[in-house]
Order: sequence, then C-alpha cells, then structure tokens
Amino acid sequence: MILSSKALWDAARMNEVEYGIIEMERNGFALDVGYCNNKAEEAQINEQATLNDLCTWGEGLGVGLNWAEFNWASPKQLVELFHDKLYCDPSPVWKKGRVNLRAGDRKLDETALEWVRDHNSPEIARGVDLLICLRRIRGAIKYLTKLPNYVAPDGFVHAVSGPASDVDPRAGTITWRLASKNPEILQIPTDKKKDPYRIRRAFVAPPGFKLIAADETALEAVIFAHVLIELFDDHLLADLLVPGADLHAYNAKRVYGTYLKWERYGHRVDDFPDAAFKSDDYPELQALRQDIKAVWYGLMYGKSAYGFATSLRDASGAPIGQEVAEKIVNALYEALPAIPRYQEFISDYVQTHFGIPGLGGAWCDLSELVKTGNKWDLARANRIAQNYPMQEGGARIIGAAMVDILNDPRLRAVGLKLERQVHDELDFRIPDLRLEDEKVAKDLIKHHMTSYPLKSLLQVSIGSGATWDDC
DNA sequence: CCGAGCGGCGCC
DNA sequence: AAAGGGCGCCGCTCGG
Repeated sequence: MILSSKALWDAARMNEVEYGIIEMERNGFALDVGYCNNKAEEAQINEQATLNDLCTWGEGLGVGLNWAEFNWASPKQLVELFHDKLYCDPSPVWKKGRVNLRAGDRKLDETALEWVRDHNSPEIARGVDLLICLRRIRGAIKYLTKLPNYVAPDGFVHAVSGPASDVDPRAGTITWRLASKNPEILQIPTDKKKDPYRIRRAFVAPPGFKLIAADETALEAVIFAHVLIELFDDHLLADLLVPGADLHAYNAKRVYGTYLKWERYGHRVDDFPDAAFKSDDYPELQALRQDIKAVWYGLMYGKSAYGFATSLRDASGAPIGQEVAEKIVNALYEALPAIPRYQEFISDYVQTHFGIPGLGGAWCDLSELVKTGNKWDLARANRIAQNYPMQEGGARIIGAAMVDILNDPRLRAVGLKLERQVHDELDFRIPDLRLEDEKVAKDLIKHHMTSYPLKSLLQVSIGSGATWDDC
C-alpha cells in the first residue's frame, strides 16, 4: 500500500464531513439578483446583435442555407455549414485531444473552431469569431438567468453537494471530491476572458457580512510531493513548493535552458532569475513558464508527448510536433526524475493489484480495465491511477479542514459560516467584525487548512471582500 | 412527449 | 480505432 497509515484517521472524519456538507448546504449563499438581471439584459442585447451579425455573414457566403432557420447551437448544422458547404478541412484537434478523423469524427468546439479559423480565409475567420463570441454570451446568460431562480424563501441559494455512493442520489465523485448541483456552483466562470459579465460578482456577502475565500496553493502538486517523499524519499518537488520557490520557473529553466539550450533575449533561458518568468518585461519567458505549467498539469492527468505535440503551440501558433514534445517531456523527467519513477511505480502497482489506493486509503478498482488485456484499456487504467492518489488526497485534505473549521469553537463564536467548497477552496461569510477579529478568523482558517499530516508543506492564500469576485 | 446519448463548456 | 483525470448542465438529435 502506498499510504494506508492515514486511512483510519480519515475514516473517522468522513462521517463528520457529511455533517459539514449538510451544514454548508443549510447555510447557503446570498445572490445579488439585481446584478444578475442587469447583466442578463446586457448579455441578451449582445446576443441579439451577434446573431444579427452572424446572419449577415451567412447571407454573404452564398451557400444557399436558410439563415432565418439556422440554429447556431446545433452541432449537426454547424458541421453541414463548415464542412459540407464551405469545404473547410476538419480540425485534427479539440479541447481535450486529437480528433479521430479517419473514423469520420468532426469537432467544432472552441479549440477546433480556432483551428478552422487559422486555416481558412479571413471571411470564414470572421464567422468563426462571431460564433465563439455567441457561445460565450450564451454561456453567461445561462447562469445569469437561472441563478435567481434558486433563491429560496430565506433569501439564500442552497445548492446540493455530496460524496459519491451507489445509493446516495446526491452529487459526488469516485475520488471523494464533492460535486454540486442545483445550481452547479463549482463551475461558475472565473476566467475574465470567458466571462465578460463577471458572474462571480453576483455572489455577495449578505448585509452585515463579509466574504472570505481560502484556497490551498497547488494542492495536488503538494500531495504529489508528499507521495514522492513517502515512496522514494525524494524531496526535490517538496523543496520547490515552499515560499520563495517557483516550481514552474524552475522547470522552465531546466527544461528549456539546461536541457534544450534554448535562448531568449540573447541569453540562455536558464541564465534568467526565477522572477523574470513572471515579469511583464519578458513576455517570451512568461510564455515558456505557461507552457511548462501546461505540461505539468497535463502530465498529472496522464497526458503524453502525443497529446502535447498538438496542444502546445510555438510562437507562430503552429503545433510543436511530436519530436519537440518528446524532448520537452523527457527534459522534464530529467529535471524531476521522481516523475517517471512514480509513473513506473503506479503502472506496476496497477498491473499487480488491479487498482490504486488514494492518499486517504480509498480504493479505486481498475480490474475491469486491467484484466481485458487490451493495451488501450490498460493505458486508461494507468492514467486514472496516476491521478487518483492526488485527487482523492485533495478531497480528504479539504474535507478534514472543513471538519476542523466547523468544529472550532472560536470560529463558531465569531459566526463564521461555510458557503462553498470548490475542491481546494473554502468560501465563508463572516459577520462584519472588528479588524482584529477578522484576522484571528483568517489565521484559524489557515491553520486548519494546513494541518493535514503531510511531509510536504501545505500553503493557503486567503482573501476577503464584498463579492466572490473580490475575494 | 420523453429519455438517452452526445457535443460543447464551465470549474478544479 | 483508441494517446487528458474528475464532475454537472444546456441544447440538439433521434428513437420509442
């Protein structure tokens, strides 16, 4: 077993997590209905304008479609338009990987649409941009119009959250993460580019309260670091996840500089200080840091050079290709040798035991996939197993923190209420207090969120404000 | 008319 | 044939 020592410790808490979830659901959260209505109105006006533009664009194409009847939300009609009428080559890529073109698959999600846009005339590109814009607007309208419907008579929204169980109809997951529904508060947009209407500004502190949001820093990476210490006594990753260190800058320097010997701004990439990789003065270094970060998280989810070959782009926007992708992945393995070591360990473990335990001891059964003898099933089992200990571990750690916070008499005394759990984030409301009381509450929250017994260092960033967006 | 299946997309 | 883990919701499509 990898980490069963804490299994009992966690089992004792899982009951309490159930109570914490119920309390959280009962607390609910406040919603600024006026904000939702105003923004919905604004979005609907933009939606109509975009639809008009699309209609005009369509008429200019001369492909003989009935634009009054055309449905821009229909995948079937979009395929007909772009591929049967406009003869655009089908995109080989989509958001989560490659498209199986030989099987006749067609994708027109945003990633695929961008590929179509970049491989066709400016006229077609304009339509693609309008369509992407329309989808963004409609995505926002969905939340802005439906969220107010969930406000209960007590003035709060009470979403449903829960852990996975065959007999439990509540939302939940195999990794013991929570899910949420009615409404789905875990999926509220946070990326400004994707959400110009700032939906999180509608998640407000009720009168007399303030919101606090506390977020575990790089939670799954910290758990991974712990696992590497437990398994191999390898402390390198843990040392890169302490205050002052920058894992992704380290990786960018080692991979692109030390191993690939790339230069930027006339110097080897590894000659720059870590801080340069976050500096607006060096956008090319920022881009390298972003890329290696994408590789990092891709690897965490089982992605391989095959996938990076098309998902990573060079400066001109072209896919980097298999050869460069392999170089980058191999260089990252050299920079952090415990990664391939972990992958081999997990692969062996899964073949021997037909499953994988999480950090907290939950068992993930993979026997169906392993025992078929099919190499693709086995590869899928390996991908699941690579990630499972971290995702399950994250759920346990945040669950334990929830319990400790809810049980803390000092936090109860100041009236702290848990509103949401977003996998590695806990959101609260607290009565408007004297400043020093708020500081005490924040320190206690931080304490409980960093107390899980790991050999690596948990860190928390915490913010407060009048809306979730401010936090 | 309804439900299943799926494409697309938001979050971590 | 397959090459990125875990979710929930909306809209479209199609068959019963």
